[in-house]
Amino acid sequence: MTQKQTTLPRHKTNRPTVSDQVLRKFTSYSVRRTASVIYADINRSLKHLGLRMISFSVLTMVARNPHIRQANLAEALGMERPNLVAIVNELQNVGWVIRIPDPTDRRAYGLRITTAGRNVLSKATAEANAHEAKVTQHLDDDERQILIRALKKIEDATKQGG
Amino acid sequence: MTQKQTTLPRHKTNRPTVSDQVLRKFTSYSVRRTASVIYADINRSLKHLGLRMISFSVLTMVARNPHIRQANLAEALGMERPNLVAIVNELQNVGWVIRIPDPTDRRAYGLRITTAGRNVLSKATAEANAHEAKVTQHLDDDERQILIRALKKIEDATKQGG
DNA sequence: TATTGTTATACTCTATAACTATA
DNA sequence: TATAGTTATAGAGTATAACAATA
Repeated sequence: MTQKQTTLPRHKTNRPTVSDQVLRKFTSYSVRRTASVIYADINRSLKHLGLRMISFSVLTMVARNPHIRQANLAEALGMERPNLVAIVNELQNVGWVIRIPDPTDRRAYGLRITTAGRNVLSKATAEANAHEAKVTQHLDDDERQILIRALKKIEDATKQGG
Repeated sequence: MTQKQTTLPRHKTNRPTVSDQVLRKFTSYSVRRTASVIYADINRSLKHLGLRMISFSVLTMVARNPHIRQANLAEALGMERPNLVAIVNELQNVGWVIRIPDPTDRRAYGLRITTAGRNVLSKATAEANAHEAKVTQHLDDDERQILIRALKKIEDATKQGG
């Protein structure tokens, strides 16, 4: 290699590289670091469709569970009921989801995806699959499986251990 | 087993269980779900010491890298410089970290941990280790290793693929 | 001209209390 | 008395622009 270093600005070569390796051993730290970058990235990938990860999740769940109630949906997604309202409003306003009054309980609504909703969901799912392939490109099948299962185990252990 | 179901309130048995299994296949979703519960939990574990995960991370990094600059520290922790200011202020106000003017650069400060800082850090590290043991209690050593490495690979792939 | 630390600011995400209408 | 959906609100966390002092 020719000595490329001399072409770098002095302040770049002078800045020491600091590693967070010690903190990476803590699952809480590692998971959080990864979550923050991957979350920003999936949101960028979905933005052109008018979706974020959370609204994509809601749309997916509604498509798979016709007439699901908001309270039930919020619980499944691990979020608080009040925070779901704005997201469902958003999806309803663009015509991808509708609130259908529950005939047996006048307090409740059943959520349903519309044809237009299925349309964007199809595109969004393709986008999410491509994103998944990109971010896990350096993992083999074993690693992917273990990762997903380990995350679930950690979540469950964290919840029960309170 | 005797039929315990009849003792449960009717609204509990009537509420259907909705699964997010389809979404769990997306790393972005799984990582995020786990991050949110584990992050809240580690913060609860550290609260009695007057620390959060972020301030614990800062304290750990300062202890391991005496005279580190804030810009360098922020970069290592994957956060923006302005957001580090309040945290360092916090740690300095309670006397766990001090800002020492850099003799060679009057714009900069070198961060150093104090004796009191080392004291809480020691307790906090024990707390973090106990927390780690708790949340990963159902993982074997292979799973733990693969998890941490996979998360780093994903983070790197996400960053570069931008 | 670029960098360090800083201020101000805004936007997202998350959590809680409390309301209404029903059950 | 409890639940479904909602409103309002407050607290974290995160990101960007811009400033003064200095390199």
